Amino acid sequence: MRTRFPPSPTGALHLGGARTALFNWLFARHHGGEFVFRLEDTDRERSRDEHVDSIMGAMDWLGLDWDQGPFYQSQRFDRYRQAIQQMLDSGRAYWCHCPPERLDQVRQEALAKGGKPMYDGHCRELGLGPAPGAVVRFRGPNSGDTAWKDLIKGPISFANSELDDLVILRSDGSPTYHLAVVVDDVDMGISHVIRGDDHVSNTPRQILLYQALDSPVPQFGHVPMILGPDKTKLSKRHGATAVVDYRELGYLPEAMLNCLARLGWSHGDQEIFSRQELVELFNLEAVGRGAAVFDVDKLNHLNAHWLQQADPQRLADLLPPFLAARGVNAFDRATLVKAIPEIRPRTKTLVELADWAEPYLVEAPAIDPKAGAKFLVSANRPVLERVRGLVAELGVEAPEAMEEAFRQLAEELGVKLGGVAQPVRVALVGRTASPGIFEVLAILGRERSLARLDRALSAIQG
RNA sequence: GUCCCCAUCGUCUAGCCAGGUCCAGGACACCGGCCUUUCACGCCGGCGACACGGGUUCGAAUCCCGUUGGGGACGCCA
Repeated sequence: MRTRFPPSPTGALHLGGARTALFNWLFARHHGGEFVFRLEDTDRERSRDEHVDSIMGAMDWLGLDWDQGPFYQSQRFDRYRQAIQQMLDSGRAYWCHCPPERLDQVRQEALAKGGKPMYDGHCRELGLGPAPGAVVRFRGPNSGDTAWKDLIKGPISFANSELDDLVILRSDGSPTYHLAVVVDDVDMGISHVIRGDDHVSNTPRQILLYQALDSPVPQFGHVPMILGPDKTKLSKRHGATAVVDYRELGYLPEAMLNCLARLGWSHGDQEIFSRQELVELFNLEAVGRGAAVFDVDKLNHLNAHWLQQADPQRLADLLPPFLAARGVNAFDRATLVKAIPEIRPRTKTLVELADWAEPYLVEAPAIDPKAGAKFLVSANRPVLERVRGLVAELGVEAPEAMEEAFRQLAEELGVKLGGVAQPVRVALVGRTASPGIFEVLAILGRERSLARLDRALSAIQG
């Protein structure tokens, strides 16, 4: 049992492609089979090396490792030509000399007559040979049906009369997609072809090609498309559509995987799946047949969940680029690791985590103007002075004692606990929102806490 | 235009294949409350769907037909 993922390197790995890759990977891993990675770069015009790197980078980020490959179709042209020759010899293919203009005309006429714009088989029985500008076409049956039992959609059938004779060798001597995929899937022993919905109508023609090559036909499973919020095919105008975009937006690969898996596949009411659970539970039968709209809110929720599960050390490893984007380049890693468990319940992405971490990592955090104007005022001098004294006296290692002292202070000053905590909070981190005030003190430590309290005090004076 | 596919809350979906236990369950989002030193987290509650029309049946979200809507394909792109 062997699956494959064959993107064409003409752009970054999209969410749809990533999900297709994931399903193939999961299916192979679940059944203990193999997963093949191949690059369909027969279109030399649009294929680029940078896209190959980008796609492989995205696969790596998601942890979708392959057992064989990467294979490049551009390196297998000889094999394709051999297959085409085989079909020419057996009469399953023929040379066609029709110029593009005639093809256009034929299609126009067919369309006008209310039919499909198909090739009319003009050269089919002419017994032509190679010539400049000539192509090779597959000689398809013009009666009967081609059907298969789709692993996801069930029985599907096409009338062969709906299929025209497709080009398998271009006039420039390169093979076309249809021919290359089939030859590759045969040579690489692919048993299950799991791909996007948009390939359904390609399937009957490819099945015919397998038969013409006297090769076993694999099983097919067509997964529905991923749509944008407006229910049209997901594309750039919907915003971030590339997997790497989400890495930069601060999402964790395990969240992306979880999200992609649940987009079209389900296991009862379960929403949270680890990579391992996915491998154990994945099955094609539970993949839905309808298209699905991608919802960032759901990704946010999943990411928030996995962010809480992640090892703080690992998060600290992932954070530098996000901190650098905020201008924080040098900082004490130990402080960051200490802060992460406290700040992360308040965040959903690494971008937000970096935002919440910043006040603990810089020498003097910026004071939010509104917060400063409200809490760093002369009326709060006594509170800050008293708290400074408490921190100096008690340190930050005894939160119980500190809390008791805070409560006594609040009672003495006739305010609620918040009346004490808020000014201190703004003095310490420059914002009105933070983890519990005693946790903040613990993260900063005695000396830095005192320094910030002093700084706030002198700011009030000035 | 022709062919193919699809259709449950705003979104992802369970249920459908083996009709009744579904005046349809879960999750996200949204709204309200609780918790609370702030902000979150968490907990509780609320809002909210079987596209429409026929048929089969004692009984249909589940089976059949049609309609409508959506998507895809129709290339010397993949």
